[in-house]
Amino acid sequence: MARLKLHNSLTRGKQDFEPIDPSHIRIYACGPTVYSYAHIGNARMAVVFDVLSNVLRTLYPRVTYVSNITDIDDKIIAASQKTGETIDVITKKYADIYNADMRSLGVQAPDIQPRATDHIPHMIALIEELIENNHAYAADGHVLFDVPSFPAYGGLSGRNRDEQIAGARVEVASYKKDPADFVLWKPSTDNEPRWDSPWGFGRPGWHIECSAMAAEHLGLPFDIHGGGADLKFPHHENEIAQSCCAHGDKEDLSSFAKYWVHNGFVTVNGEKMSKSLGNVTLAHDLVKDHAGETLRLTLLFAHYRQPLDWTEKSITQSKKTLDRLYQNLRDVADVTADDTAEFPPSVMDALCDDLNTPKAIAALLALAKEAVETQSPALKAQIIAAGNVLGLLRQNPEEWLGYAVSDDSVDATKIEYLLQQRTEARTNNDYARSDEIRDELTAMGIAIEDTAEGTLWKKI
RNA sequence: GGCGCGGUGGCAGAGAGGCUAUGCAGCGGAUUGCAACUCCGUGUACACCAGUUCGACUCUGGUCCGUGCCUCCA
Repeated sequence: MARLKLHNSLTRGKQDFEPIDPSHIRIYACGPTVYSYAHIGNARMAVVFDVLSNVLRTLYPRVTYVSNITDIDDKIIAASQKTGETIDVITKKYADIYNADMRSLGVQAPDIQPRATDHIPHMIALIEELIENNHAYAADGHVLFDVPSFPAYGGLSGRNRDEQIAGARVEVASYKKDPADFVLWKPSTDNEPRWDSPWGFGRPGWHIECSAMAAEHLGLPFDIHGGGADLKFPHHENEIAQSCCAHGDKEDLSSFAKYWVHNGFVTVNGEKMSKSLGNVTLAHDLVKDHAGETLRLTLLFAHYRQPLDWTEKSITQSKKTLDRLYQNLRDVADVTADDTAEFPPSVMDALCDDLNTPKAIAALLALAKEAVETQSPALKAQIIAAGNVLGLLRQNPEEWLGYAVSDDSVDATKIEYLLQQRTEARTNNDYARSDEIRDELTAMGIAIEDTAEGTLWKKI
């Protein structure tokens, strides 16, 4: 069986994946902060880690994939103040929309989807531990992580402290002992969300929730920690600092998570898509206009660490590629899949090579072509199995291609009538009439195919 | 300023020290009344300049260009 290799941000290289416990793989990916709709960049992360967890599941007997919802954050508070909706309403609304949109993209729900606000006691306990270990200090109702107490700080993002402080746009609050210190806990006013704590009523800082939830649901150290590339600094760097200083080895950054996997950005016109730039394309809008599977393939068409430029053209191409695959599947409709066939090695090799989805898709296309040529039961099963891991080809080919229409968006009776008229015209060599009918059908959004067994129609 | 990533055929996008993915589009052909569907065939592409090598698109150094991070960000 192929050996999984992953690019580990911690070591900046591709390396063999050596599980901490081969009988149980544990993976955590930073999920969304729910104050607005997810954009396609957020979706990329969800799709990438969905595929990664699928790959792990085919390789190992047990996998626990945790991806959180952050439902306490200053941006949520700001959204609440702006819209007048309560925090609970906002976070529930956008968490539900996020999950629904991701489901449309074929993303399976993570095994565990913890919410930050369900883990305040865990965070407080973690902070207390850091204070006890002299890695954090309370000041002015805040608790701050003492960065100089952790000399290994900066190892993930590869920056040393002296360099980054010079010229960095760090606002140094008066209560900070060191400019790089970051907030673990901060005071809340009466109209902000607040929890009682040893340091007064307040709320957690941005990074502590992931440290607390990962430890709670996976235990330390765990195998893989993931997220978008922009989380590397400061979010993941700070998670490592908190977790290593509280529970792990202060010399060993991998004592929190062994492998760090970061997906690249989705860009628009070559520029990063981000909420702050305002050039976002929302997953929620895209799923209205395109099949989720098409969007998913578009995201998988580039290697996960490469930037991906989001264009209508790329969506069209994915759609056509899926059409081809479904067409191939339709061409082996009469073949009974041989479910004892092994997972296709060419696809697995590609996926095991640092999740090379473009290569895996190419391998899948080759398999599909071969399956049609050979009408092989084993190949058919392999296509379906590969599709499943990629989260593709889960639909009925007839329906995908429009040969079977389950809704009443077309008038089948009328189409059949017109086709009958056309067949008659053709029999009489009345091709003018025949073409006229075809034009009429085209105008109705119906394409026709003349085959030896008669004329087929499909919705386009 | 510091750290990082990338420049591959018309487009998208893998890959690799010599065996030149894949998809889409284009072109030619088969099939068709004409189409559509399908099938077959078809493209000396690796930013630039040096170097290493028998041989580099792939390694090394430099140049140019693009882009990302440096406490809002997937």
